Amino acid sequence: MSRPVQVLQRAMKLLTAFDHDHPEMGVTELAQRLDLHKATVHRILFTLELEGFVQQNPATGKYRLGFRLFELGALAAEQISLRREALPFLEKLRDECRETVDLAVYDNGEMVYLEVLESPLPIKIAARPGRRLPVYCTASGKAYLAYAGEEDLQTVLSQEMIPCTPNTICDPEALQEDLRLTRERGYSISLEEYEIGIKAVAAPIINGLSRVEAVIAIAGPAYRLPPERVTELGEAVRQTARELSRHLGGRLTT
Amino acid sequence: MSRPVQVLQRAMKLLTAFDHDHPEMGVTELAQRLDLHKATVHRILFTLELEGFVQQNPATGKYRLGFRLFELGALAAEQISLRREALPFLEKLRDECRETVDLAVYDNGEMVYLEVLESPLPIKIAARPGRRLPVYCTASGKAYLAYAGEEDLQTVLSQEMIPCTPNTICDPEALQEDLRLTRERGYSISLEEYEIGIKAVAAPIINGLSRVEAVIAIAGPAYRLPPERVTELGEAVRQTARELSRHLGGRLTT
DNA sequence: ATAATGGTTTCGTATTGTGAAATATATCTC
DNA sequence: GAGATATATTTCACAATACGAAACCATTAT
Repeated sequence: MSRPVQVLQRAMKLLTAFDHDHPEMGVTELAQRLDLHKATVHRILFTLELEGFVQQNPATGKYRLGFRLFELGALAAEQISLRREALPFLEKLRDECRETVDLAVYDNGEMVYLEVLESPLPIKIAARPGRRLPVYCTASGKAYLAYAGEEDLQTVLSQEMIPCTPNTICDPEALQEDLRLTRERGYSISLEEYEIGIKAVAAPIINGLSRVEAVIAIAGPAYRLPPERVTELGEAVRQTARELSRHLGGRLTT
Repeated sequence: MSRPVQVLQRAMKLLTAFDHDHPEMGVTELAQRLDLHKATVHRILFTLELEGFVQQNPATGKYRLGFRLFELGALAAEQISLRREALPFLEKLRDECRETVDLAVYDNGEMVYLEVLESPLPIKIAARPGRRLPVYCTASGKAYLAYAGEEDLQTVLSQEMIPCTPNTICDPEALQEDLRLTRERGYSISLEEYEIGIKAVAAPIINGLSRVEAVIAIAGPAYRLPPERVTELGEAVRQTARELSRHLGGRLTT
């Protein structure tokens, strides 16, 4: 097997070092995070900037992701056929329940939002495509785990589950029981486990090979979601996920 | 000045070779487009794939943009503060006029959609963030040119304007006159110049340094936009662009 | 005024990326 | 089914590049 291009890997790791907690970083900070020499980091940034992949804030000297990545990301998003096919289902669900609806996939131990349709109400759960969230304490993550392969499940259970709120389920056995209940009712529930004030329900999209392709979730402010409303939304998201699964069942998507 | 990293530039040009007309390409095709050796292209693709920047379709052997670019693009989009600040204005305008509304910027001789809010009506103009469109025959482009610097204007006028429809204005003097009328009424008009069946109006967002930061456009199917409706929408987009310009005027955005 | 910190540049050289050539795989034609 | 064609993948000698140590520059803090 051929050897990967070292400086290319370094550059990609550099780009991936930016996240929404660190949208801007300087040469020295990036060098420290990536364990690279400042001269190397500077040379990579200089080249990325020439092609518009990063841009330097002249006032601070720090760098951020550039316009070319916005464009490539938009093109990459267009090609996620699951997103495209799911959109009408998400729109219908959002219009019916008037809460924030999202589509997420599992990736490297976390859930990543592929699409978010926010509630039309003034008070709503804000989320963004591309954002990552933990698996063990979110409705999306639990809907995934309940139907995931044993390997993904053991990966999560073998790692320390850090409490996000006092309601976070951190005991592996309690989580397994929660996942059993999820399978029983066909949708997961997160009651202020990931963030105080937010409740959510989610259901899996199963593809033609009986694998969890993605999950659909509904999230809302806790005060607007008494138990009977949670049940209603759970049934709605289960129904939508089932319809989308059926819609996708005839063909596999990437 | 330091010398850019050659293989990094090559990799970025490779990624930028993908567009919505060419979402998937193989090693040989990319080598031809980029004038690089197949072994070089293969090595770059192999490395990009390791980090998730591209993925190979096992069925066809061709490559497409990968999930990491989707994520980076989403993060890059989040940081375009103009997009964020403009969104409420775009939403209000779209809800009022019930046609597709978009925000675009000028980049390298073309307009690029930053944000698109599609009409809620069943028949609507579909557009996508990240897409590019010509300057001389779109409402967005003409709104930009009317207020752009002389350099951008001469760049466009000195290049051949290829007709997109029988209505495309290709004569430099006729275009200049059209731009004069645009400045006079405060918004541009494109009557099926870019695509048969589509009419659009657009107005510039002027920042605190009196430069055109972006443009807002409204686009709709021609049959739904008789002349008096075009005038209404023109006034509406002009008003929204002015409000946004004022909103942004106190601070420069990147 | 000096020190500390972060960004930028230089340049000798070790390491890497290159591409010519070969091999492997898949598809097409007869 | 054999041979031809096209594309993808791999190998390896070596030329060219990327590297990082050191120095320099600019800004901020003391």
